[in-house]
Amino acid sequence: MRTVAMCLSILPRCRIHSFASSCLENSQRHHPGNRISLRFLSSKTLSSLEGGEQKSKKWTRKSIMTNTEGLKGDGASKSKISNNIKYNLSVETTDGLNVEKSETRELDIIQNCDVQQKMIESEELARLVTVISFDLETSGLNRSCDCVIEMAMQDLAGGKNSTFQTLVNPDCVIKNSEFHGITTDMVNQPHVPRMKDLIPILLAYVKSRQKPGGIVLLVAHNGRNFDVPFLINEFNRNNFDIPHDWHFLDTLPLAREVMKSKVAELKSAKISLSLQSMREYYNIAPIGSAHRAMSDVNTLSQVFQRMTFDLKLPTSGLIERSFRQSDLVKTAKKTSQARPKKC
DNA sequence: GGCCCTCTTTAGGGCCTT
Repeated sequence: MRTVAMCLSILPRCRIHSFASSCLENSQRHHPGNRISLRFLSSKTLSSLEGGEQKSKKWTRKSIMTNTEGLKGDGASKSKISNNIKYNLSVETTDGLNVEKSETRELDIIQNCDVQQKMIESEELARLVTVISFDLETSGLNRSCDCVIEMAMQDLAGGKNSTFQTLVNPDCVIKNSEFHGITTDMVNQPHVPRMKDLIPILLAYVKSRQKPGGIVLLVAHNGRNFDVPFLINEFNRNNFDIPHDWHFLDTLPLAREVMKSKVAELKSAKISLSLQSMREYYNIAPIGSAHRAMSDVNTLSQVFQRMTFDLKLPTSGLIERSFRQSDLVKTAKKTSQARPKKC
């Protein structure tokens, strides 16, 4: 059996478990012959693995330590070296001055090691995660009654066939055409697919962009409350399941975070966090008509990359902020019990 | 609907998505 202890120390445990489960399931699917287990090592466990108890009890750390075994490439070896340095420096001294100096030096090196470790983590995670921005145009705002009428996706990695765009025939009259310009006549055409026909194509597109054994991170503005519930509803209506390795990220909280830190002088003022406002804030030129799916996806892709740069968010930070279908289902159950929905 | 903010928390208004 091959043991893989992954570098995920900065992720909350629930996210670690969720992400690790995805990776494990994917790895087993792609490499059925291999037996792989994931273990998260505490400092105590790692200490015992390294050959006994720590001699110094003066300094203790409760952070989750990581170790990397059996992974190919430079990243794995660097990770292990970093951990060794950390432990070798935990030496007890009796001279107060020396303690202070040693501690400072140790902290400096530990901080450097942590930065290195985070970079390695980010690189390894980036190899596993496919980031796809997406946007839906719908026949209204009610996720229970309204339907998706247009969909667009864009793999941020770019390359050939990195975008996906289509109108969707909802088999109903579109009453909000003034908002997006999509009319009933436009979607009521033989060549426009219905959602039940589109979902397999959508799944195939995402699969084609997915890295072997990796996960997909689908990004949308206000996705938690709009696009993702709409998408889930469409899948449910047509008896499809959202793939277990799909994670979702809402850029609205990121926009709030950016504006909080960048526009301190306007904290008390009303700041718009809409996608178009964020586009203007970053001086990104509009491409196509706003409120059409592909145009909004183009905008979102650029805004998203600018925001992650501003917030210094590595891939691990994105995973930390992501959510899955099951997270929304739990919330929806609570809500529906409290207030029955009406169309 | 969920989240955030404030003249709040025993609440209410506004934003964001179409």
